[in-house]
Parts: sequence; C-alpha cells; structure tokens
Amino acid sequence: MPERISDAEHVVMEVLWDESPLTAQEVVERVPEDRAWSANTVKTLLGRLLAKEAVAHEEDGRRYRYRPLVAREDYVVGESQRLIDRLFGGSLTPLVAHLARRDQLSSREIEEIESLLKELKQ
Amino acid sequence: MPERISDAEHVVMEVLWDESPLTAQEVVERVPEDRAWSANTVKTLLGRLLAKEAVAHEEDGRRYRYRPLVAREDYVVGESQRLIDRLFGGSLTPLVAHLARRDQLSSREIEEIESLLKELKQ
DNA sequence: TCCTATTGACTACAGGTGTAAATGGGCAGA
DNA sequence: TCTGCCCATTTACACCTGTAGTCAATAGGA
Repeated sequence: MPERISDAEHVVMEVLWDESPLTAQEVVERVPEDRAWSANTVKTLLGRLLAKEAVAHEEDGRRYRYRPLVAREDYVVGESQRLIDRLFGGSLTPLVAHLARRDQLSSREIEEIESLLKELKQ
Repeated sequence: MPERISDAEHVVMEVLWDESPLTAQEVVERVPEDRAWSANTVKTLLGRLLAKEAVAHEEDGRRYRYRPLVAREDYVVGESQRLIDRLFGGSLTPLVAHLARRDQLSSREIEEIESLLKELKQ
C-alpha cells in the first residue's frame, strides 16, 4: 500500500513520469517555473518520495538517478476514485453530469466521450 | 475566496448540506458512525469552518445553529475541476477514458452517460 | 441557593506538508 | 595538499490537520 503523495510531491512525480531516470539537478530544472522552488526543496521532496517508496534511485557515479516506482496510471485512477467516492457516492455519472451542466464540456468533448463509450460497448 | 475545506471538515459540511440549520449536538449525532468522532472534535471542526466562512451560526437560546455558507454544488465543482486540472490538463475526457478502461464503468453507467450527453447536445 | 450537566471557547499535541538552511563528504582545480 | 564547489542527508520551522482535553459560563433541577 503506497502512502499518499502530497500535492508538492505530485509535481515532482509528474516530472519523473515525463522522463526518467533523472538526477536531482535535472528534476530541479524541469519543475514548472511557477513553482519557483529552491533546489533544496526539490531534494527534500525526492527524499520523502523515496521514503514513501514512490520513487527509487540508483547510483550513477557520485550522484543518483531517480525513477518512479508508482505508475502514473495507478496514481491517477486512485486519486480519481477517491474524489468520486467522496463526492459522488462512487459513481462517475454524477461527476460528468455536474461538469457538463456547468458548461465545462465543449461539443467536441461531448463527441469524444461519445465515441469512447461506443468503443467500450463493443 | 473561500479557504480550502479539509477532508474532516468536508464530512461535517455533508451533514449540514443534508439538513440545516443544526446545533453542534445535532451535527455530532449525524456524523457517519465510521468516523467515531468525539463531540469535541466535531465542535473544533465547526469552529474551523466558521473561521473559514464556510458555515455561519445564528444564536438560538444558549446554543448556536449552524448552516452552510458554501453551496455543495460549488464545492463539488471546485474539487472536481481541481483534480481534472491537476491530473488531466483540465479536460474531462481523459478522466472518463481512464476510469472506463479500468472497468469502473458498468454498461448501465455507460448508457446513463450516453443519454446525458444526448440531452446536452440539443 | 447550590450543584451538576451542557455548551461554546480555548488550548494541546502529534503527524504531515511546504519550504528551505545547515552540514558533511568527496572531487577537481590551484 | 588545500580550497572551494557540488551533492545528498539532516535538521528546521511554521502552518495545517485530525483528534481531543480543559475551562468558564450558564441553565435547570434538588
């Protein structure tokens, strides 16, 4: 059972999911600018992710290269399910209904979802 | 800009969304049993929700009656959007795709969503 | 009138989180 | 060999969160 990944840690995970393995320095460089984190902050987060066994590191000379242990897919599904359980009694339909009604769905999106569903029915 | 409502606070909000206004004691009685909170815990949460202006209270004799200031609809849409922004670049389609592929969608749900979308297209 | 139960306010406290500075070991250049 | 730099680890610290105990006021019963 992997421990929960916090918001800040998630940002680091996204970097590693996008490309890995990376050194701490490389992660620092790839963190979105709007975060404006110091290198130390990123290293702290990497350390915590190591402790949570969400990433692993392998030695590479005198540095480490980090790579994810948790699949993005699993994280994403887990978080989504958590939200849906908490807010919609576990069913996806009301979420779609909510967002759709709030005009969050363009007709392009509607069609995308429709064709997705058509595939699934087969 | 309302402050973020924590998980535990959200449980209290659900009670008040379901029925309000309620006294602190009544909220305590309606909190789901699996939480097993002491009355003090619930009162602390109510106090924090007051501070965050997520609920208001009006005097009623020597007690207060609490009622939500934040609409459930707003909270739900806000949290959903937050997740979708964080994980899916703001678009709902990949969320549906993910959950659907992971077999989270029964054929009944698929049909519900389909008919929902059909309505929206009109 | 005095005691007790109730109620809201205040305080507590450990663990998580966001953010980072201090520290210590090794390597490369002077 | 000394010195500064780079890297990972350790420590720090304030704030949030979950969970609850204590206190003071008050109202109702004895």
